[in-house]
Amino acid sequence: MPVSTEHLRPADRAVTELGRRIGAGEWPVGAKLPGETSLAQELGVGRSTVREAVRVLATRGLVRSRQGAGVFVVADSMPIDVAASVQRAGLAQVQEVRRIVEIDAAGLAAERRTGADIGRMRRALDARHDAASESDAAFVNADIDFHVAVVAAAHNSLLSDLFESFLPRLRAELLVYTSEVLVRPRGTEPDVDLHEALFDAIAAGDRVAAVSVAREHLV
Amino acid sequence: MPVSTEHLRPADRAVTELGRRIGAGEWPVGAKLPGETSLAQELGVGRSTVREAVRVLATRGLVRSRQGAGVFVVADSMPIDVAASVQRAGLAQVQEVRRIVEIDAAGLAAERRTGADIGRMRRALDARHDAASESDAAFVNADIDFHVAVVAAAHNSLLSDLFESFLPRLRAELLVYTSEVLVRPRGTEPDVDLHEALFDAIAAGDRVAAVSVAREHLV
DNA sequence: ACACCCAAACATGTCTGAGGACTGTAATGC
DNA sequence: GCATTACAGTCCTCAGACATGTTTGGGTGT
Repeated sequence: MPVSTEHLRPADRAVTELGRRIGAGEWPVGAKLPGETSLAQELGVGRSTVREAVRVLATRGLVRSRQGAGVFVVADSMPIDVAASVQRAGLAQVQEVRRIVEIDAAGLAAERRTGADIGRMRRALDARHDAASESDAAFVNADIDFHVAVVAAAHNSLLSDLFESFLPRLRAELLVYTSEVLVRPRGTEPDVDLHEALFDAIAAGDRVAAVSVAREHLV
Repeated sequence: MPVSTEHLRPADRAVTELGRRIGAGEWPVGAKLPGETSLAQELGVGRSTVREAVRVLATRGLVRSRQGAGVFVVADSMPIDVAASVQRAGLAQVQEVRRIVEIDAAGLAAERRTGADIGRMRRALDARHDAASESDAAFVNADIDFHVAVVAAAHNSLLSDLFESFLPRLRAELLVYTSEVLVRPRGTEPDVDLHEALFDAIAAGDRVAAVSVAREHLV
């Protein structure tokens, strides 16, 4: 069953609809799409909206537009772009997946961490402590460095890449949270106990404790 | 010497220029770009041209625009390509991540599944049963359809996209396993009990049971 | 003094109309 | 027959107006 597109804005609807039709073979590779005005009427949106949709599809590599000639299909499908999905997804969804990834990563890290991993996490925690007196952006970066180190200690490159694909969104979110919700005063270091507990559990190789702390941490 | 942008059209110039400034740190991650009208005047182009440029950057994952609020920088460089990472990663790593995703997805599905989700999963299971007498490829596809339906019932589009980005790899692996390791005779339907148990747990809304069955299933 | 409400200001989203720039094709002139 | 020209089709850009969503700050009631 296709995903409902009723609630999407016209531009996103147009992107979805055109992408679907191209994938369905309505316009095979090499074919020319109808003109902007025709598409606008057909999709029930304005011409500028069609233009934005076509530009998105061109950026994704599905079509190519040539001024004066038309818009031509150059591919009928594209691999799922997880990075784009991260952008598109709601904040709650990103948080949820991040939580899933990081909790399990903490458990794996407790089983697989090497001496080098422990050293990297320790240094990241120390840097986080030093960054407490810095700006919120610097502190958030130091905090993220630690979490990246934890996931890296799970020794699963796919898991690490997944986590790092969340980082842009995560960084923006954490920055807003730290500066606007938490209103962190300079010199303070939020959640230091939880971070130390997570480090201790992983360093000790205690999988159950690591998962437990991570689960508590990420609520 | 930087590439000349004199000959580019306004829209492409705007994309290049905005991307360059973001990469140069003029607007750090998390910052809000000036309004569309300001940018239009600053770049010497029309507002709709700025809009198309912003949409390209949003598609590339550099910015994210929120209606009424503004356009915000979410990354200062192109994000990681997860699809390539899936290809690059070892089979064990892909399996491990898939297991993490699907176990938690089963738990969420038990909490959030709608009547439509239950119907889709039921139909997928029936189709899996019917496909038992078909070729291994058809059976594997039917099996995957059920698992996709389970993840979809978690109602997290990012989670679904992640899972589906594993599918090409997963399909190839399952095919080899079914035909060469299991050597499934025509008409037999492996793991039917586990699949039914997973369906029952999710349909009943029993999160604990769903997670438990999924964990047992995916070893 | 505090919390709440709400209206105005602002920002992005969309539609429409107009004209410019480029392409491909048909008509024209030689 | 060939080169040139004219023209219609299409994308590209700009401008203005209105719609929709967010943020902010002042007023109000407690």
